Amino acid sequence: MTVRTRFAPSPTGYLHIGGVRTALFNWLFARKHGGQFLLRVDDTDQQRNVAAALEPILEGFRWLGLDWDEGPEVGGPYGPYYQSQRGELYQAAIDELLARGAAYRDYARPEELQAEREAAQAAGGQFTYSRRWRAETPADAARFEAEGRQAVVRLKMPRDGELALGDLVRGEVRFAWASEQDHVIQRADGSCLYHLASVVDDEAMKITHVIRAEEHLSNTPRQAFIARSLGYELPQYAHLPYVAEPGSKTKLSTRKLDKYLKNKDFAALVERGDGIARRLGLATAADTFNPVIVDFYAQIGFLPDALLNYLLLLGWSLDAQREEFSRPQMIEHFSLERVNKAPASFDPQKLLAFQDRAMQQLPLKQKVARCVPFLQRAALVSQPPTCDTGPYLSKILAAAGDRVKMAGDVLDYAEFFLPDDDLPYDAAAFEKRIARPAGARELLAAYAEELAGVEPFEAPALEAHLKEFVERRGIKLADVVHAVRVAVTGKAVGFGLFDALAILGRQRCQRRIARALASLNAG
RNA sequence: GCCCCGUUCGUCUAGUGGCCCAGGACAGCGCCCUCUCACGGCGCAGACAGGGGUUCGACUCCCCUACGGGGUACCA
Repeated sequence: MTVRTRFAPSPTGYLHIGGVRTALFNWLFARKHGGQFLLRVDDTDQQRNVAAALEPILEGFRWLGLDWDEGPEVGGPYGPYYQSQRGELYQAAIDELLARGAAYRDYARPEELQAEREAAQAAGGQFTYSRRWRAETPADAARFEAEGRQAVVRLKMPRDGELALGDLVRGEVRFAWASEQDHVIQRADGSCLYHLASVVDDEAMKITHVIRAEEHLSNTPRQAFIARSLGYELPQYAHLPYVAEPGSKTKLSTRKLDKYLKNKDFAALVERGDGIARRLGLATAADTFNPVIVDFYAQIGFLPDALLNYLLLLGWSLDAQREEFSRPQMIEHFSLERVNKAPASFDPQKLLAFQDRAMQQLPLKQKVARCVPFLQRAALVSQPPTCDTGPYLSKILAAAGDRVKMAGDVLDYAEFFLPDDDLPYDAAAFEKRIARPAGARELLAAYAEELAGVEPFEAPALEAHLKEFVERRGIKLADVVHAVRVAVTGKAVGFGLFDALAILGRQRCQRRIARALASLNAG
C-alpha cells in the first residue's frame, strides 16, 4: 500500500505557520515512505476569488520546497482537487447514507432543537436529540413540509457502545457513542458540511494517513461513523498538538498580532523584519506582514530549510542531542511515533538561532545568490546585475561573515554600493568619532594622504600600515580606527575596517575621508 | 454542564521503574577574545503542576484535583 497524505488549506490569502508545521509533517511522512503528498483546496465555504486567495498559499509551499504530487496546478488522477467542484460526489454519499439508514432527514427548527439542548443541560445530563422531527417516511416529510419546515440531513449516530481508535500520536483513544450528536451533514439549502466532504474526499483520493491538528481529534468519531457507514476502510489517524503563542499555551492565531507584539522576542523579530521591509519599500501591515505568516520569512530573506528545521523540532524530536537536520535527513528520520502530545509554543529566538546557523553554513556563492535580489529591490544594484556585482558582493559577504544572518541583512552594507557623495553619516557616530575628538581632523587628513603609498591596497598591508602609523604617532589603534570607519562607511559599526577599506579601494577611501573633512568644515 | 486530549528548566525537548540529587539546545547572566558590531571559547543559574496510591524503588504505572486546549454548530 502506498502512503498518501494530504493537506487541505482553505483559501484565506495567507499561509499560517501552524499550518505549515502540519503540512510539513504530512509531506515528511509521505516522502519518507515513498508515497504521495497532496493538496486539496478546502473551499466549501468560500465565495469567488478562490484563485487569488489560494495563490499566496501555493507560493508559500513553493518557497518552502514542499512539493505536492497532486492538487492545484499539477492535477492528478483523483481530481478535481477543489472541494467546491466535488458536489456530486458528496450528494451521492448523502443519498447512500440515507439509503442505508445511517442518516435521516430532519425537519426540526433550530429553536426547537436549541430548546431540547438547553433542557438537557439544565437537567445536568448529556444532550440526546429526541429525533422528533425525523422524517421516517415520505408521508412524514410531506406533513412536515406542509408546516413550512425545511429538512437538513443528519447522521443517525449510534447511541450505545464506544469507538476505539488507534491514533499514531496519542495511542488508543476511546469515545462513547452516547456523547456524540446527530450531526448535520447537509444544510437545508443542499450544501454539505466539512466532515462529510472531508471523509468522502479522503476515500476518493485514497488517503491512507490523516495527519492533522488536534482540534480534529474530537471530530474523529463522527467522521469514522460516516466512513464506516459508507463501507470505507478507515485511514490511520495522527493528531498533532497545536502550536501555541510565544511563552504561552494558547493556540497561535493570525489575528492577534497586537497581543504578540507585547512579547519582547516576538516584537524583536517583527522589528528585524520591519527594518528590512522599510528599506525595500514593502508594506508592513500587521495582517500581511508578521511572523505568524510564512511570507514574512520569504520577504526578509530567511532560508526555507531553517524555518522547516525549526518547525520540525516544534513537536518532534529524534533524541536528546540532535537538532540539525538537512532536508534529506528530516525525511530519513521523521516518524509519527516521536511526535509529542503536548502543544509547543512558538519561540522567535530559537527560530532566529536556526536561521543564524543555517546562514553560517551556507556556501558563499549561495549567500551571494540569495542577497543579490535584495540589493536589486533596494535599487542598490542594477537589474540585471553587471558582471562584477557577484565578485564584489562576494568580498563584502566574506568580510561580513556571520553578521549577515538573513539575506535582507545585506542592506546593512548599502554604503558599499552608494556613490561617495551620497554616503549618509550616522550623526551620533560622526559627532563622537570625528567632530568632537581634538586631533581627529588632522589625523584623518594625514591618514588619507598616507593611503596613497600603501601597497598592495589589501587588508593585511592596510593593517600593517595603520599599526605602524599609530606607533609612529604614539597613539592607540582605536583612536584612528573609529574615525576612519565613520568617515568611510558613515557608521559606527561594521565588519573589519581593513576589509572595508580594501573593498572600497584607495580612491573611494580617500574621497570619502576628504568628504567627511569637508562636511566637518561646513558644519 | 458533559465528552476527549494534554501538563519536565523562561522556551523547545531527552527520559517508557533503578543509568536522573534529571541530559541537550535556544534565551539569560558572568568571564575571555576584540578596532566597533557580530562570531567564537569557558563557566553559572534554571524544571519533573499539586495531592494521594502501587512498588524495595517513581519523572516514568494508577486515581483525584488544578490548569491549558479541543469538541458539544445548518464553522472548518
